[in-house]
Formats: sequence, C-alpha cells, structure tokens
Amino acid sequence: MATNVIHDCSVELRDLNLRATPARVAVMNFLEEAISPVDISSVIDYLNAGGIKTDPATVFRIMNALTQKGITTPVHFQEGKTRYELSSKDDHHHLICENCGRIEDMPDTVIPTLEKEINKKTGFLVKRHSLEFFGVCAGCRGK
Amino acid sequence: MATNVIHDCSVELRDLNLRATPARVAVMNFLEEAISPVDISSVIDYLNAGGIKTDPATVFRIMNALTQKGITTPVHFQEGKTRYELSSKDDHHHLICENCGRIEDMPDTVIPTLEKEINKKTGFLVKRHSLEFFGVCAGCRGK
DNA sequence: ATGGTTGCAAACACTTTGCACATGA
DNA sequence: TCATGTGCAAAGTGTTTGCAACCAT
Repeated sequence: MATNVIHDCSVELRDLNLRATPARVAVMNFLEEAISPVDISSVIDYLNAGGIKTDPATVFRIMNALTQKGITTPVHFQEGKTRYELSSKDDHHHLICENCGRIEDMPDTVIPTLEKEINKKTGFLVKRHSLEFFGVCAGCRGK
Repeated sequence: MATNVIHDCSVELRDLNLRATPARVAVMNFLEEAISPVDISSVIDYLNAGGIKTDPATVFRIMNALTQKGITTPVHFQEGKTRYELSSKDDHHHLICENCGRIEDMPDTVIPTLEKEINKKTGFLVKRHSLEFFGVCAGCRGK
C-alpha cells in the first residue's frame, strides 16, 4: 500500500552516472517536493533538517552536476543568487509577488509562437528563454 | 552647427536632485551611446578611458541612484552580475547569442497582452517582467 | 558654507576550487 | 579496490557600507 512515499531516486542518479549519496538523494527528494524553485540555502536547511550534515560547496557541486545532466534548470529572480527547479516541469513562467514572495507557476503557449516568429524575422535561433513576471499576487491585493 | 555632440546631461541630473559630477555625466553619456545593457566593469573602463578615475563602489552607487530615480533599468543575463540600460527605451526584450555574445533588441507587443491575461486568470497584477532569449544569432549560424 | 559625493578599505553574499580524506559500487 | 564525492579552507566575483575628505551648488 504505497501511498505518498517519495520514490527512491537512487536508480535515476545511477542512470546518470552519479553515485547515489545521501545528500544527492535528499536533494532530489527536495526538488520533487518543492512547489517553486529552490535556492542553495533552502537546500542546506532541508538537508540539515533530515540529519544530513553538508557543506555549501557540496550543494553547489550537486546542483551544478544535476544542471549539467539536464535534471535541473537554473532560474534567476534578480536576487543575486541562483535558484533551481526540475527541468521536467511543463513549459511555464513564474509570477513572483514582490510583497509576500509567493511564487506561482504560469503555464504558457505564447512564447513558443514568439520564438518561431523571432527566428523568421531575425534569423536568431532561440534555444532557451527566461521569463519572469514581478508584481503583486491576488492575496496581497486583498481580494 | 551642433552635430553629433552628445548632449550635456547636467541639467537632467540636477532635475533629479543629483549633483552633476563628472562621473555621473560620463555614465549618462555612456548609457546613451550604448547599444546594449552595460555592466559595471564596462562603465569603469569607459570612465577610465575618458580620464575619469573612479572606484567600483562609486559606480555601483551611481547605477543604484539612477535606477532608483527610474532612469536606468537593471537587466540580468544569468551571468551572476547586473547590467543596466536606459529605461526610456521602448518595450523590448533581448536576444543573447551564446556563441558571440551579441545582444539584439527585440521589440514586442505580445507580453502586454499576456500580462492582462494573467491578471484576468489569476488576479496577479504584473508590474514588470524580465524576458530574455538565449540562442544563436543569424551571423553565428553562418547565413 | 554645507550637504551630497567620492575614495578607500573593509565587509558581505554567492560561488568556485584545491586537496586530503571518505565512500558508493 | 578505486574512481567518485565530500568537507574544509581559501580564494574569486559582484556588491554594499562606514567614514573622512572633497566638491558641486
């Protein structure tokens, strides 16, 4: 009766030629639980809470490895630091509330069209994009 | 017979309650000449080339002041540093070539529509956005 | 004259790196 | 076993800040 058990990521890690160390498995779990892009310090907190002591350097190395393998995508919210999310999510953008910090996902189909248009008009081949919206969420607008 | 003379920004600066120091005037000139968002080190190089010796701290302070006054807008190209461009430019996005580093502007009208849609669907009020496209420019694609 | 600006040095935050030790396969 | 990972310390960027000296108004 497997219910909400977080599945074991060891196998996926090994498939990527990455050894399934406790820290890496925990990071994968955290990424799967996370509802918005995580930053390094939240990863460290999560690991510590799980009894896994670790060093920032290690976490940076883990995120870089996952990013290089295509598992995670770096995201930048103009904070002077990098956040990461699973690449497997559908194409979406972020709505970042400047009041409460809440981050909503925004599924979208407009951008792919725009990218084709760009290619046609300018010859520029778009490989990836970053699109974030900053503003005030419905909650903070008091309604 | 005033021709291509870069106009004197002293007045604008004073209108903003900013004293027209040599460094600030030069930064304004640089921003007006620049065809793409500038970073701090390029500003410093420009000032040095113009015989104005300055300190990074001062340049950061200048860019922060201009940004706070709404003159400049910070732009992030996922480089771990901030670039700045004049806010007065029309609404546009950037096409960043990952091969040669060239930056093209991309005028756009799709996003405002998308922002209205977001507001209607989610109640989130978009105040600003950041949209950059990364890829390969026509030149680098060899045609 | 005097308050806004700057230079300098120090401090911060984020991220990377070198190297010896530890560990997963 | 042994290549891969990790911890620790040090270093590298980008950015901010405190304070005395300076300068635009």
